[in-house]
Amino acid sequence: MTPRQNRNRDRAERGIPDATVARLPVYLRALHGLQERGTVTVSSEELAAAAGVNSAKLRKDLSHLGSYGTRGVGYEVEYLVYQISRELGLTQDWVVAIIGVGNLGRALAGYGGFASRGFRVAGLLDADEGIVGQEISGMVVEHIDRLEEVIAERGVSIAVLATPAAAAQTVCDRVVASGVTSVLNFAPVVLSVPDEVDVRKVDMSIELQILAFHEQRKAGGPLGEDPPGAAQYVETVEA
Amino acid sequence: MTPRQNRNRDRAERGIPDATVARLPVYLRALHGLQERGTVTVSSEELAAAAGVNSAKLRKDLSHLGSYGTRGVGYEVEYLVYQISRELGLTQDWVVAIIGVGNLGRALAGYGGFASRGFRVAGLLDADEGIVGQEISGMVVEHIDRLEEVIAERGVSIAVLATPAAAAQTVCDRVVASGVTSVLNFAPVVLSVPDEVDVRKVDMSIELQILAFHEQRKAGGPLGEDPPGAAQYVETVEA
DNA sequence: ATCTGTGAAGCCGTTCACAGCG
DNA sequence: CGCTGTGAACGGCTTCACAGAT
Repeated sequence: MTPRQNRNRDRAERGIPDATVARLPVYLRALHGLQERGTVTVSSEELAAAAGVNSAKLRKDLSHLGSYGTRGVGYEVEYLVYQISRELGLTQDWVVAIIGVGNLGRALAGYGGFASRGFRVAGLLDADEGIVGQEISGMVVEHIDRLEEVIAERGVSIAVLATPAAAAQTVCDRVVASGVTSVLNFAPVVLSVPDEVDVRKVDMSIELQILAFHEQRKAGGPLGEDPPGAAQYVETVEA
Repeated sequence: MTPRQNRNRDRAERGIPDATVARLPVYLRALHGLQERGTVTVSSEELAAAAGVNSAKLRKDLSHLGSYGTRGVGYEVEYLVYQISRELGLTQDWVVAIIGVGNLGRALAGYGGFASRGFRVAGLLDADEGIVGQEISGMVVEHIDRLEEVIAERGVSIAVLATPAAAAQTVCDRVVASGVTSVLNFAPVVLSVPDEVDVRKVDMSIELQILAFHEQRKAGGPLGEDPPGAAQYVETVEA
């Protein structure tokens, strides 16, 4: 009996740690790279290096999915791709709508990595009459008024928000009211949603600020200088 | 003696937890929102709600910066904005170069939240002759050949990579060789860099896959069906 | 009385080191 | 012998609950 015949019988009973789930897509990408180069089998050490983690973490992560490796040998690339894809739900199609078709929305609509792995963009919507009707990446931009119809008719299950900050919460409320329970938010706001809705945020400005913090520590070191403007907070104490 | 006069004397001696640093920009944004509405003082409960965290976490986070609140009252918005900004290094300017001016690079170049908080885009570079010379958001796109010059002459300290995946590592090597130690990577690859270089990654495809995982759990529940394609892994065992 | 600042406890994730299997 | 899978130790982050300040 080969390990394959165990299939998902001996898989962990629900509950893969969030930290692990967040890394599975990275492993998957590394595996696809190996696959393209024709690699058939890979050790935890090699795959971990390709994914930028250490091998103990990789093995622990994979152990949450099941026993898909062979001791003394490693993991079969194709098989592991399949197992991770299945665990992530990528063996089925996910229908995505992009709301907000400015520069960012356009970039997202044209992003190849989208369609390639089970994510199908089924709608581009915007509030701007000048943008509605334009063809972007082979799709015609529709008016935001049709949001609820589009979600219902096309079975959208993931909404990507690329609207201005001011519009994001309103649009979010509407997609949630239409039954969407997964939102990817590019607008620089904290969205409030019911518990059952998952929101993930992509925020370049936050990432830059985190980099600035570390950069400051490297460059400034024990400089200790007050930055310009600090004086205000000494002098205006009783103002 | 007011708390202000303590200034940074009693601040934590180096070492703010990473998890805290990652949230400071969120607090900062929430505070700016309050500031615009004219709020002078805010409690940990209110600010936490605006930032989407619980109040104990907020207070613990802020306690790593110093004692900037007033017991029985709360935090003074303007003062806290200043302290967090200073901690993050936003009271100084950071010079940014955007490398790769496709759809995404364009979106980034036009992003307002960039310039507004101490990040100055000092260069747009691309390898495509058709793009070089174009004016984007008031800047002329330069050829990637000039990368090293641009970094050195303009004092670039943060590189934003918006290139195709295949080019990212090469470009990264070049910016690192030019002395850049902070990289914000939008390309879907794991970059390898020396230890002293900080890399942060923004990857929509990964975020979507994480959403898909959770969405699958909600919808599929204890469905247990094998997805299409699964049969292959039973039938081809000895193939 | 109110709300901050913080020890202490608990939880989660990472790393170690080796048992177990091929 | 080689490499996976995993219990156990460790370290960091979150949460609790209350002492302390105004």
